[in-house]
Amino acid sequence: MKAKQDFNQILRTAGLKCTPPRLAVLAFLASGGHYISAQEIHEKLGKKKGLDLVTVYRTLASFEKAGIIKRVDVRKDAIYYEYNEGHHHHIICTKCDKVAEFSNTGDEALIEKALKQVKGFSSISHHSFDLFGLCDTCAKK
Amino acid sequence: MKAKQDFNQILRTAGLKCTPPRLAVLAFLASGGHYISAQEIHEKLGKKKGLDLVTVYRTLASFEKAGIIKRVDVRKDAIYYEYNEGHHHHIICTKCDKVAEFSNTGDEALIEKALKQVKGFSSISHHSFDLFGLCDTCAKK
DNA sequence: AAGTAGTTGCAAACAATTTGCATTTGTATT
DNA sequence: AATACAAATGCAAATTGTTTGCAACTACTT
Repeated sequence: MKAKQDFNQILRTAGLKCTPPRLAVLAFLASGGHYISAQEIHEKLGKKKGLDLVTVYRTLASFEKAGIIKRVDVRKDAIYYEYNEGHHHHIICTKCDKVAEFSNTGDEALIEKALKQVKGFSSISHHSFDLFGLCDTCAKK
Repeated sequence: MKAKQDFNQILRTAGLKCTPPRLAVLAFLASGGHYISAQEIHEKLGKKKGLDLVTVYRTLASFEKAGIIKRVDVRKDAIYYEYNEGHHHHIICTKCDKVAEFSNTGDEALIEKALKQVKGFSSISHHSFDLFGLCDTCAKK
């Protein structure tokens, strides 16, 4: 668990003002672990604390631009984000939405390989590598 | 370029009736090359031929279920699809949306590696592996 | 040629996200 | 500590992408 100081620091460094909504959202994202949408954050934080959904949207947008969080390409109807620490990928069950994470796959090597194959691109800022299938539980049915 | 016969065949095989809207959309997708959204298809086909946007949505949904097209996880506000032939991936310019394709990266090996790392999953039906960065033209600016 | 299930178009409903604007609040400055 | 200003918030309303309900229509079977 991180100290309040750290969160203030993160926001300051990103050039964002330290406001209650932002600190709340940031602390939540940092502790949560899994990816989450604006509406879900509002569900969990907003209802009680009077935090507006619109503010959550704007907060997430500014966090993303600052690199504090990153978008996850899940195949859902909404935009999902996750706290940006430790590069990893997902395996997602297409039936029950269960998620497992993995990393250390050597995808950097693949990117090199890809760059050699195409012309017109020479640097990559980020990438997606997510797997979809049935989890063992759903596969049994 | 494919013959009309082929498209009829594809639809028949998928258990879908051969209707003008479907044939039009299918022919367009098969010739287009790049990924595209429902609204864009409607722009290009619907306006002139009186093809309804709703029909495009439904057509794409049925094509996806039949495996004729597949979803592409671009970071856009809409759902994008592409004709499902030849497994490949994308490099997308985050500024001008230019796209290059590549394949043959050996991502199957990565998937194997990933599956060993996680528990609870043992088969993968599809995956995303797309790169984002600036194309050379945009990088110069 | 007729029957039927599947398909289409139109209007309306929905859901996620964005925008406009007046009010409030951090934070730098005095 | 008080002030000033740009930035952030909340509320309402507008947008945008997608889905649903339903009556009319059409491809395909017999």
